[in-house]
Amino acid sequence: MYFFIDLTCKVVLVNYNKMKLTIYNTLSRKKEVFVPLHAPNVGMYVCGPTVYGDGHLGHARPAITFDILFRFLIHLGYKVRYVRNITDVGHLENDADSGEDKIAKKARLDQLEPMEVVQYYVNRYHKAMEMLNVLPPSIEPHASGHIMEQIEFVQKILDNGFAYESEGSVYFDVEKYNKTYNYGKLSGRNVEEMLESTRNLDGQSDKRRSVDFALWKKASPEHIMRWKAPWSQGFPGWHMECSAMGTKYLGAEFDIHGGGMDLMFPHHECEIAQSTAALGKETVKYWMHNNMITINGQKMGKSLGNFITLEEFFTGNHPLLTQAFSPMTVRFFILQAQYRSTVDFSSEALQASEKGLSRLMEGYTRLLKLTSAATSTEETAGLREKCEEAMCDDLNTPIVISHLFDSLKSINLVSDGKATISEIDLVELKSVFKLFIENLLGLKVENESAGGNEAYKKAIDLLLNMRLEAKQNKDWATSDKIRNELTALGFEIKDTKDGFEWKI
RNA sequence: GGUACCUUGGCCGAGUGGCUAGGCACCGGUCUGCAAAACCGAUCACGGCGGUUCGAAUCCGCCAGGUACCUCCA
Repeated sequence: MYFFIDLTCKVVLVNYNKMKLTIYNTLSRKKEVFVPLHAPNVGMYVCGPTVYGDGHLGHARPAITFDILFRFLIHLGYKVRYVRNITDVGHLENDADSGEDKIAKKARLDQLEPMEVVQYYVNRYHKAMEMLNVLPPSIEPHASGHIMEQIEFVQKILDNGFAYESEGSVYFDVEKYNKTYNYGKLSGRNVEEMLESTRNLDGQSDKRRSVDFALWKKASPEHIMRWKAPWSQGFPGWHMECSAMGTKYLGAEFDIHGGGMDLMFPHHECEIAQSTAALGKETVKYWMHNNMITINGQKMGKSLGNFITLEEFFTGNHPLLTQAFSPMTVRFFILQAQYRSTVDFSSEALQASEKGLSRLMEGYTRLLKLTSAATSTEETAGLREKCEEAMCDDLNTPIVISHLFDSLKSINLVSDGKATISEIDLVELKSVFKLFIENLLGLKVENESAGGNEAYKKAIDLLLNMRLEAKQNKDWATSDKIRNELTALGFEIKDTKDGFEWKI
């Protein structure tokens, strides 16, 4: 047990001894105790978006999941370098040689410069992340800004004999690599079987085998995003950016690599192969993958066309949405499930989250106003430990939330005068709620009447004051008329002991 | 076809051998001129069949259903 002084100059008790973070490592398919390579420093790399379209609910999942991990690692006292990349080159429409770069295609369709497309969607992505209260990473490197590093990385793989050049392109030799190392260890794939089933090459490709993947591709004449390399004017393969940028900023070996489950193969598998082939050793210690968000039981994805963008959530402008949902509701919705489970989206589920979140935040606000008594009649001790234990168990945020809801009952009882709480318990409870709700889960009270101006608010107050007078005169007809009309306009009127409250 | 995973109450979603998470909805109550909101309380469960065990939602087997990856997808 230790004491320390927190930012608000209060003495806080923390039991560091019990805190042992365990995380599920996709490599071992087990939960493992997290031991950093170079404590107190922790290196973490997460695959960010390919910026050729608006972010959707699926993009929010890894961003929020690894935001929680980022926040928790900092809370545990680590010095974290969090790298989340922006893919703005090399991500092709498909694996065929004719596959068009996603950014370039969007630029062609919209008649824009590719970097104009990139900037536009990066800005929008940042805006959405900020609304979701996702902390910015320490470094956000662009693939297009690290072409030199990627060329050098390809050269290393060539020098080590695990790649070959063909018609100006460079491909990774999976079969050769697999003789020394294990291609498929992350996704559980068997190279022999893959070779068996794909041996019939059509002869159109420069690749020797279909399992081989591009490290560098020669640009076709119409391909506008191109750079000069020893092999050709071209561009790097999709998987190359993460190997090059990850090791550049976090070193040849680093702690955590995260991303969506759908990236496990081929993206992360290829990344492991590239880094191992170039550096001769495993780069990443813990691989973490968040599960998908589904819609009617099916994965929400661009290729399926069943995705809902974050902006559509925030505005409610989508046929499947019955209303707008605030960024915090979306965040809370995602945190109500453990990150390795699928979450099925529905308007009903979002509505449930919205109400639950609202109750939690109102309870938190109520807690801050509570006054203490001589003794506690409610048992509130142990909340910090229980929540920390849940976080340490592979970031089990739904359990953290359930503990907070349990304590909410005590808070409400005290607030109603049906129970009492001592000063020391109250200080602790406030501290724990602040820590978990604000700092770790990253939930914040949203400004309810954003955009409203003073005159408008005063007009509503005026109407409700007239209603109050009518009520005092027992003129129920008038008072109900005002209330009903305002309710019909979308206002929520609450009568309180001394007057009223309202919100939209 | 190959590989992996999943199936919990009206809905969402935790839980890896015994002590019925939690949220939302519904129901009952408190409060209120009546409501709303808020608060309190109660009910409802582990896909099917078999096995291991004193005891299984939890372990094993079979069956049924579903999803993901094997092209690009967070």
